Amino acid sequence: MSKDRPYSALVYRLKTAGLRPTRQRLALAKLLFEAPGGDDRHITAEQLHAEALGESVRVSLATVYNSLHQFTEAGLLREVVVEPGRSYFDTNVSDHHHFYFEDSGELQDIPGEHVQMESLPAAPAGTRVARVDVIIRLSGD
Amino acid sequence: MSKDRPYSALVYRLKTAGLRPTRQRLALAKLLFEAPGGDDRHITAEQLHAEALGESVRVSLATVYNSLHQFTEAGLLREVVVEPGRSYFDTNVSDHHHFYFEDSGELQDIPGEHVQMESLPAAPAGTRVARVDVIIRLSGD
DNA sequence: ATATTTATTGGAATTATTCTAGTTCATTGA
DNA sequence: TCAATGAACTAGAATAATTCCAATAAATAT
Repeated sequence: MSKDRPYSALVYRLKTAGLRPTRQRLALAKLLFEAPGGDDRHITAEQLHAEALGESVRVSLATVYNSLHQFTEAGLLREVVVEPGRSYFDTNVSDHHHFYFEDSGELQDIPGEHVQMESLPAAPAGTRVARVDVIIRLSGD
Repeated sequence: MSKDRPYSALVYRLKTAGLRPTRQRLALAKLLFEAPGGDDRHITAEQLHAEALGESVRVSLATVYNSLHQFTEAGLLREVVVEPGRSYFDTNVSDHHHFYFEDSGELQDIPGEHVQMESLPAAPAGTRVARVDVIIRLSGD
């Protein structure tokens, strides 16, 4: 984590997650987690791919999809499905919910404390709660 | 609504919603709302299309999509997006939430009283809450 | 009854995503 | 250090869900 090895924190993060720190995964992780606002980004696979190309990081779209899913499995990202055919990846994996602006397609975090569930129903036998998604959909006045 | 005009309730329902009661829309509405469990069905466009064909109702897939969206706009259906590329239409439009079984892809209603939100955050200025989706995602034990 | 508007249709187009098979890379242990 | 090995990357093809399109048909209004 010293200054002269700028990637070592990310390397550690990936290794801990059981993922080889390849050039592509490191570059994508850097874009995801170390961009301004990296603890609260909402990005699609296409957007991340475009961003990578813009920074001259050569990575294929297939790898972007693979990496996003691997990061999600590893708990580094959270997937939020807002529309058929539109799925965001959120760098904030803490317990929180979302505003979705239907007009612009933008997704925004709502801090966890602001929405509380009362009496969550028990998961049916043989199942466990993988996650709870709350999306508050907003449209123009 | 008399017995000898079996479609008149549906005709009325469509007209009230501002939709012409065409042959296709009536047939689809019948499949959706008058099937056993018609007040609590979760169905995809492809499934409804297959069901229609199975009952020898000739209707194109494009019309099924159009009708589902029109019904949704009119408040007769509610759309629930569970995965990128998988969207259900729910015949229960009352205030309630869902269990989603990730393994089987099945969607199930949770009666409204069983989940209560405490302190919903206010909608940002210039917007209104179009709807609130709560999906409790379940996976195998 | 006819004109006008709206809906339906099959098929092509689009969009997001996943798959495939060949190539390149990261790791390991000699 | 260097080859061997398994994992990851790639471009492009394949798939899946959905939307678009222009021609035809049906429903309503005159």
